[in-house]
Amino acid sequence: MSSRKSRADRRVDLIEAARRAILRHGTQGVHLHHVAEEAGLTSGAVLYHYPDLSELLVEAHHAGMERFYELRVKRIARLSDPAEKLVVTIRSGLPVGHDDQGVRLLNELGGAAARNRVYAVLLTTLYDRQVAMYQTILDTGAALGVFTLTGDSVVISRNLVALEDAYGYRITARHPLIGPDEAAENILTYARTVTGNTLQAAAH
Amino acid sequence: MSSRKSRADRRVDLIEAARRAILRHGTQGVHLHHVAEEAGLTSGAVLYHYPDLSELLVEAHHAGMERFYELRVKRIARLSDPAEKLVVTIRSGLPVGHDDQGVRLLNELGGAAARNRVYAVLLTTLYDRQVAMYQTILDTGAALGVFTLTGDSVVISRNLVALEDAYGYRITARHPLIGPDEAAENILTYARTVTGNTLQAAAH
DNA sequence: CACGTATTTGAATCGTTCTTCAATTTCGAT
DNA sequence: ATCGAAATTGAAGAACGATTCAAATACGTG
Repeated sequence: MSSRKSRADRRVDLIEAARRAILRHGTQGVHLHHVAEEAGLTSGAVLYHYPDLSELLVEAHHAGMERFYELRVKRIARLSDPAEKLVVTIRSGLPVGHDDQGVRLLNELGGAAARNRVYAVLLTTLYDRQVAMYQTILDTGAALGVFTLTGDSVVISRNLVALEDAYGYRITARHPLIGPDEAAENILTYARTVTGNTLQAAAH
Repeated sequence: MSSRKSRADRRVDLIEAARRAILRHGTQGVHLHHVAEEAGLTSGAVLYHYPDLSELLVEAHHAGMERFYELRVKRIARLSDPAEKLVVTIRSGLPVGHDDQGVRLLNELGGAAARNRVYAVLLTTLYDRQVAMYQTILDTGAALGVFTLTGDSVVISRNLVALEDAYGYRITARHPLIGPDEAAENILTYARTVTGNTLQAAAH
C-alpha cells in the first residue's frame, strides 16, 4: 500500500499506473485490479478517484500522446538548421526499439479508434499536429533555400507522418529486417528526394 | 438457432462469425457469447467446435488477412501494364471507406502484435508479402523501361506498403480531410516521383 | 425407416471482476 | 495535540463470463 496522497497527486499516479497497465494488457484487456496493482492500491481506491475506469484509460492515452508529442517538440527546439531538424524529427517519431513504450501506447489505439469516437479524435488530432510540425520545418527550409520541395508541403508532411506511423507498427511487431535504423533510412530516402537535400545526420 | 451443420461447414461459419464479432467488439473485447450470437448458436456450441476461443480468433484474423491479400492479387491479375497495375494496387490497399471491414480487421492487430507473438508473425508476414507484390510490379516496370526507379525497389515497396497501412488507419479513424481519394493521391504523388511515370488512373 | 452418431441446447457451477459501503487510517488545519 | 475531512481498506454482494455435462435433437447411413 503506497502512502496516502492528495487528490491531485493520486490522480497523476493513477494515470501513470493506467498507462503501464495498458501496455501490459491492452486497452481492452486492462482490468481495475491491474491498474490498482500498478499503483500499489486497492481496486476500491482506484474507483474512489475514477468511478469510471474507461475515463481513466482515456486520460492515460491522452497523457501518453501529449508526452510523446512534447518530447518531439523539445528535441528540435534548440536546433536551427532545417535539414538537421528534419533528420532529428524523423528519428523522434520512430520507436527506439520494439519495446518502446511511447509508440506502443499509440499503437494500442489504432484499432480502437474505428470503434471509439473519443480515441479516433485523439489519434486524428495527434496526426494533424505532427503534420503541422513537419510542415513548419519544410516551409522554413524552403524559404531559406535549403530545401527545394518537389510538391505541396502538406502532402509531403502527411506522407512523412504516415511513414513514421507505419514503421512504428512494424518495429513494435518485431519485424526481423526492419529496426529503427532501417526505418529511419527508408523515410530519409523519401525525404531526400522530395527536399533535394542530402540530409546527413549531423554529428555533434 | 441456425440449422445443424457438419463439422467443417460449421467451423467456416464460426470463423466468419468471429470476424464480425471482432469488428464489433475488438480482438480483446470479444466474448464467447458475441461469437455465438453472430453465428446464431449457443456459447456451448461454439465451445464444442473451438474449445479455446483465442484459437478461433487467430483463425479469424488469419482468414481475414488471406482474403484481403487474395483480393489484391486478383485485382491486378488480368492487367498487363505495370503503371496500371501500380495504380490499381495502391487503391486496393486502401479502405473503401471508414467502415471498410477488411482494413478494420487488420488494424485491430496493430496494438496486439506488440504483446502477442502469433499476431506479430501474422502481421509481419502479410507486410512482407505485400512488399513482394509491389516489388514485382516495380521491377517488371523497370525492366520494360516504363519506370525509371530513383532507388532500390525494396525500399520503395516498403514505403508504399507503409503508406497504405498508415492511411488505412487515418481513414478508419474518420479523419475529416483524408478519405480514400486523398490518401490514394498522396501515395500516387510519391509513386510518381520514384518511378518517373505519370501514373494516370486508366479509364476502363 | 430406424439406428447410431455428431451436433446443439440449456442449466448448473465456478471463477472473476465490478460495485458498494461501513470501518479504519492518515494527514492537514486549527 | 486534537479534530475533522479525505483517502483507503477490506469484505460482502451482484453481475457476468467461461466451463462442464447430461439430455435432447437432427442428420446421414445402412
